[in-house]
Amino acid sequence: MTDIPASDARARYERIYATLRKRICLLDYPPGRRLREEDLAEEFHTSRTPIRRVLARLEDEGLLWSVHGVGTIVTDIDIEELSQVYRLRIELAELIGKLMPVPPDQAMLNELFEMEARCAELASRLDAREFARLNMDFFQLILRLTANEPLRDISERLYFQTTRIWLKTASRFDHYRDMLRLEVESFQREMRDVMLAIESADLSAVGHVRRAHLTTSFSRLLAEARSDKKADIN
Amino acid sequence: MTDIPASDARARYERIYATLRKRICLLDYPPGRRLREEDLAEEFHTSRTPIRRVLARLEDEGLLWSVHGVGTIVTDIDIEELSQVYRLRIELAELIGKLMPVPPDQAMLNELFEMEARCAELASRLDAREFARLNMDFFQLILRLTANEPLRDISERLYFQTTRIWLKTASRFDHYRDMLRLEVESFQREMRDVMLAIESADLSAVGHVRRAHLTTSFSRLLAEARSDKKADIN
DNA sequence: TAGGATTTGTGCGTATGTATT
DNA sequence: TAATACATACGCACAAATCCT
Repeated sequence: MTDIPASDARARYERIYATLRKRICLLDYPPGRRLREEDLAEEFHTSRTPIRRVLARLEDEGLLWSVHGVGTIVTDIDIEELSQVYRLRIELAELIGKLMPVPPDQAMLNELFEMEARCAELASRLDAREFARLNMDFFQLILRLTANEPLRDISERLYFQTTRIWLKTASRFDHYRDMLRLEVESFQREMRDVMLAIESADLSAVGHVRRAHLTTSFSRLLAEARSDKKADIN
Repeated sequence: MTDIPASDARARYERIYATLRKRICLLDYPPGRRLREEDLAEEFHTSRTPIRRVLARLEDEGLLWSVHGVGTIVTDIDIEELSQVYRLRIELAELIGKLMPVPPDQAMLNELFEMEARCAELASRLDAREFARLNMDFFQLILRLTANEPLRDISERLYFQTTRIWLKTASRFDHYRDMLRLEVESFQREMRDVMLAIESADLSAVGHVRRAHLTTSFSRLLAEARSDKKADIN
């Protein structure tokens, strides 16, 4: 998403930032996990100082929470709170096709075909983590359909604030493989619909498609989470 | 905008951040101005370390730009670039009335009346800086009309990315008092229309009003900036 | 309740990069 | 081209806060 960094320091900063963000969103660092600055400094062969800058940004974005004397903790996520983020993401999804749409080039179409293949393979293998990765890659590709950079930045930020909830919810279920199958199939339909919209050169249709899928995907998640909470009481 | 900070350190961080952001947006620190970490550390009675965290955030938000060996520089703003931000702000303005609208309480209405009075006073006195302050206060009040916190955060962020352009453009003109008068009058109409919409208890109408005003205000700015550029050539 | 262990926050000296003469 | 001035980036030592025994 970023341009070529002006310096090595900035490149490293972006690299560490992207790495940690991905770990948080793939639940390698689950909610509540404590990160130690010194451990990270050692892993990335640097001192605490550059690490602290990355952690500060992740904290500003709501993925971490630093407490003096305690540690830096991966924030928890509550689906009722995140419904606000979803409401916003649903509106922004439509804007991606409306504000400065960029016709996809051949390279992008090729990537889409590859992703569709990965998705088909997933449908038979059913790997939650791999699904989360594919979903992330697909989202970042969709972002390239608009040249409106602030829209891209904000959409990305909101995506990374919400995407963990799916893996977290799914992992709590006994029948999570059924949930996953449902989700992969829904995602497969979304990819197909998006590709059809792109082929018809109608980028605003891409927005409508994604809006619809995001809406149904979220209400499905909400229903699951609520039935889960109900089950907790029993 | 933030809740009560959990610690003194965080409170100070937020305070310095808000202070510097305001200075940048009121052009106390004009584009190109170099900020020295050590000067700021002295002013806020601390060391460079907490200052550096604030500067890093302002850099992430696009208001500053740190270059190793050179300094931390207030970014310049280009109206053509910022048109993308405006396009997005126009859409978000409408969402504020749609996503989780909050009926204003009496305290809010009182603040609105006060602002209207300030605006009337401005119309006769014509003070660009004071206008910018009032505009900022009004915007932050409008944000309270939605309970959707991510929408508030993002709207605020985009506001602070664009608001400087007006003062900067106006200050370049000989006839800036004419521009200012026009702008204050337009703002006065916006406030009146917003209050009418609020009184009729229709918050989505507030969104439409603000969308319309933002659109016209931006095209007026664009026209002025372009005629300015043209004048440069002559 | 007190004290030790642990972890983030702060302060500052040094390294590194840039611009200017 | 080299040297000098100067600002940010980095690393480390210490202060402050929290938790657990």
